[in-house]
Amino acid sequence: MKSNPDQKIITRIAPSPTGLMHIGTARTALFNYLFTRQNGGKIILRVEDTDKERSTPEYEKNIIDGLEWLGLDYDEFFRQSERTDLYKKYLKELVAGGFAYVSKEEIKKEGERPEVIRFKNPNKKVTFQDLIHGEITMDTTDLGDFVIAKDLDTPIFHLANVVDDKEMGVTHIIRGDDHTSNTPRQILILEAIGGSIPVYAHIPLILSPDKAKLSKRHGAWPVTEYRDQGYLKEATINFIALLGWSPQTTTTDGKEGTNEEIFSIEELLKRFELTKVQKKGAVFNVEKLNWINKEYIKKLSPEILDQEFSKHTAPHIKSLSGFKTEILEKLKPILIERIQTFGQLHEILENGEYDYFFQTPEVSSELLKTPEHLEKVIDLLETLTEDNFTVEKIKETIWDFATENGRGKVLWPMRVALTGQEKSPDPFTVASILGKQETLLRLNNAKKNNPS
RNA sequence: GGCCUUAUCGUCUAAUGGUUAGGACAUCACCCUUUCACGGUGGUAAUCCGGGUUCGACUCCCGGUAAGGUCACCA
Repeated sequence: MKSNPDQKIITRIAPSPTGLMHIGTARTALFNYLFTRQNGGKIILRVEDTDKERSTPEYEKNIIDGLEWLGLDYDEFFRQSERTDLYKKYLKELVAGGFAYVSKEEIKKEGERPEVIRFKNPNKKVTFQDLIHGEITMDTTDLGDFVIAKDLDTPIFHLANVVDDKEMGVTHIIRGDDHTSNTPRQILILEAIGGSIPVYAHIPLILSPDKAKLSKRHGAWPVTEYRDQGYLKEATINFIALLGWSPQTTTTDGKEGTNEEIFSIEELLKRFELTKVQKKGAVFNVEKLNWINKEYIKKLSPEILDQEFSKHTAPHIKSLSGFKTEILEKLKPILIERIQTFGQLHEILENGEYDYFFQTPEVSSELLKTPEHLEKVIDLLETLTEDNFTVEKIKETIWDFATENGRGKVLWPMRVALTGQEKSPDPFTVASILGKQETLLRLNNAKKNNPS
């Protein structure tokens, strides 16, 4: 388990740029990051782009952007497509040494070649240590002589991956569980090229609510999409860390269990234990992510909060008729209280839920129910100056009257007159945001149209 | 189907032979409140099944079952 003290830990994140970076890749990267930084090791980002047909620079950029957003830095960067000479050298040696051979093939699919390079399988049982699962043994016999390169210049995954792990001195391979069954054949290659066997840690996959492998259909967005949807990076990190890992119980009696849920990256660095990662796949639960994100929103500094708020409201300003900056500014705390992600700001602004703050609403007589108290409310509010038109003052002015005559009977028509809605923030708040002039205008309108 | 892996509330998990099986999200109820949201309090809810081992199994062993991964000239 513990590695050689004199041997520096070297890990790698090895994504292939054949699609947008998904949340599973992010979690694998996080676990690599946490484990390596805890041990003062070195992290390598290695772009595995040996599949020329499917790899693109755009996907590579997306992965790099995602890592950068999350703050998962690395020490070295490599691109496999730039290392073909190295793979070629190993391939030649393998063939020369009798570990691999050029094989004549029957072409079954379009694009297949008449000759490929296959690894000569010694057909034996391979056992390796896995930090999460323990010892795993597999018989490689049924693998046959598997393909390791299309030709001398075009290695495929297994070869390039293993050669690089050896060349880069990777000591710990932390990767997704989907690679578990690849491990024996990679060990076979590693033995053939004379590399030492690293320590493995296969972390379980992230599942969708129906327990299948997580896919886009289930709301599994690319990592950059979480960023764009207004999730905070701290919340995202926190959430994916908890997917499969939980902190060591701190209580001594074990009765309390652990009730800690919120972890900064610094705390994670202190507490994370790779060997405590769960063995089974974890279902991705957006609701919990949202809850965590909300917890982080609550803790946000006013500066960042303003920044995020502006960023996500700005696109709607021009399309909102009657828009006033002062009103949006006053609305801010109410909006913030309501959202779990900043992306929800877009929904609220788009569905017109709060349009009445900017435009005079239609008020239905029926909804007003008890308009007879409107007149007194107007009289009371008239006594307040424009400067005194605050939530506290308004409430103070109306409260006694409302209590005497039934709060519902007084406050309900007041809110409806101001908003035209059944649901809204409390009428004192609405009135203060609207200002004295607009409030009285709306109240008078409602009274005029609904004489009691 | 072969091989590998896994199995505690709906979900994420704690408890590594002795607990009334704990916490969190979600959910429900109540409180706060004119409504919504926020907040507060409380509740419902789990050890896959069958055999062992043991004074005693969530925990150890065996067998089922179920789920996931993998079996490419993808990674």
